[in-house]
Amino acid sequence: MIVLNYADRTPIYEQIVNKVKEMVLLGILKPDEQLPSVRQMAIDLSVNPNTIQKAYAQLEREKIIYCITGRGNYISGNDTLLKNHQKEILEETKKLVEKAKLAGVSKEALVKYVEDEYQQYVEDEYR
Amino acid sequence: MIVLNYADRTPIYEQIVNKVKEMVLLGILKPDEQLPSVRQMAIDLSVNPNTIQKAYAQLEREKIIYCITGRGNYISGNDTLLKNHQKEILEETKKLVEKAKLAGVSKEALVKYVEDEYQQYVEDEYR
Amino acid sequence: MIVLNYADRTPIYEQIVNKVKEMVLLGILKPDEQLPSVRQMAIDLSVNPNTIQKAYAQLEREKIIYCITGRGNYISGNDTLLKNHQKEILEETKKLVEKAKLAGVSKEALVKYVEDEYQQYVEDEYR
Amino acid sequence: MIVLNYADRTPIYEQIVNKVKEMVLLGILKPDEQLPSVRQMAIDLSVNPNTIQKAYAQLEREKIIYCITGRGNYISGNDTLLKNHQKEILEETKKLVEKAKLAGVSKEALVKYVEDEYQQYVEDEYR
DNA sequence: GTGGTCTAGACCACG
DNA sequence: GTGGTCTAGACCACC
Repeated sequence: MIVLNYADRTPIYEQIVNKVKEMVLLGILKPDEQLPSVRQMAIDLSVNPNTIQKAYAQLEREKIIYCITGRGNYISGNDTLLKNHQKEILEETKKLVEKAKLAGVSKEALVKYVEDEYQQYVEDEYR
Repeated sequence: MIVLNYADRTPIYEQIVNKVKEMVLLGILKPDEQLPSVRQMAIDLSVNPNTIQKAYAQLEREKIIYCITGRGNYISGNDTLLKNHQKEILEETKKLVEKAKLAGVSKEALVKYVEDEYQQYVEDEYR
Repeated sequence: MIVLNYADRTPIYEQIVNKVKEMVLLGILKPDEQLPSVRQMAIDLSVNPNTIQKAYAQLEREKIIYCITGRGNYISGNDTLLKNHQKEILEETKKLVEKAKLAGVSKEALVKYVEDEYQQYVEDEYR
Repeated sequence: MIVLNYADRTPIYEQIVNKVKEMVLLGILKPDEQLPSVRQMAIDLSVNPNTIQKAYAQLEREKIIYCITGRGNYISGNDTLLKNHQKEILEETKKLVEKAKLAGVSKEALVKYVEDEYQQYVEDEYR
């Protein structure tokens, strides 16, 4: 289900966190659905259980999952994730625009980039 | 001239690299202009000379400066920096759009974000 | 495995870089094979860990190895090294010919030099 | 007469040495011809007199020039330079072939490279 | 345990 | 004076 990229510099536990977030956003993981246990996932990904533990801990801190001791970890039903994600996007847009101006990219050019990329992703969906 | 942010987790030497790149892009540093010596900059920023050395080494690798041993470090005249920067922007736009779609942000909304931010920076210039 | 030449004025870290490249080209080091850790190699070669770090950093920059923090350094699978090496040879051939002409060495003489040396290396293989 | 390349890493004094050697090989500087004085050349090249002194010292060590104290520096008449140059070429050919074999370049390919480059230089002469 | 960054202090070649 | 390399020893994040 989750594929790790060892060549990538981002920490393993963060890759897991990101992947779970993505699956929640895409609706692959639904509220109150149970996640694999720490040990099971550690085996599945051939990774140290500590690493999974760290990933789950962070997901819990961000209220994306909730944990019932002795039972397991479950997807949280709230939509905080969506709002956080949108805030993040706003910030990143800010940084991107800052860079673009520095590089002499005009507003029109940048907007065109965005539109082109957007289009492409829409097409990808139907292919 | 350069202000370091110790709270930021990006390495000191990278902060320096980025700042120099920015100053080159903005035309503050011009081709064949001499940079402060490794030692001098180390004193200015209250940082170890090796750290400056590492920053300058990376800048040289990226052809943004050239160095004459026993003489000093100088800004390189080529415009590769600009081209690289523009490529980088394209890539980041791609990632941003990917995230936006995931978060259910419509194309129109994202384009509006970009335009708004862009406008703001233009206004900043004249204030 | 690696023997350093302290009499040689080429920096230690560069000697290491060259040796690793050579071993990759010769197929002694294979893709995804793990290199000794920074610390271990530092002990093996009786050299400071920072020196090894510098060598590994350069190898990573040249995409000859990739590194996973907290895990280790691994040989990269791409064949960019081979292509770069061939380009380098073309450039050096150019310089050599320039020198030869300057010294009044005829084309035939130079070609003979090359053929003789080549032959010798082939013989070396079978001895 | 001599153009220095400050961006190049090779020491200034060595660039001067090489240029003088080249001019001797090309017959631009002839036996017993007087070279500019240390001071004059230092002014011409906008360089520290020590640097010129070092270059001349090395040229004298290699018997390419001889110096009469209080009179000046003169081109040496012997042809040792030519022989040294040819020896050097032999050595470099050896190294080049070594590299070529490592990179899997066949004898035929390398010889072709050499012949092609040689041809080009001959054509350059007549253009 | 791993790699990554930084400091402190030293030596060298070059100008 | 300049940059370039190296050593020694420290701290951090990650696994």
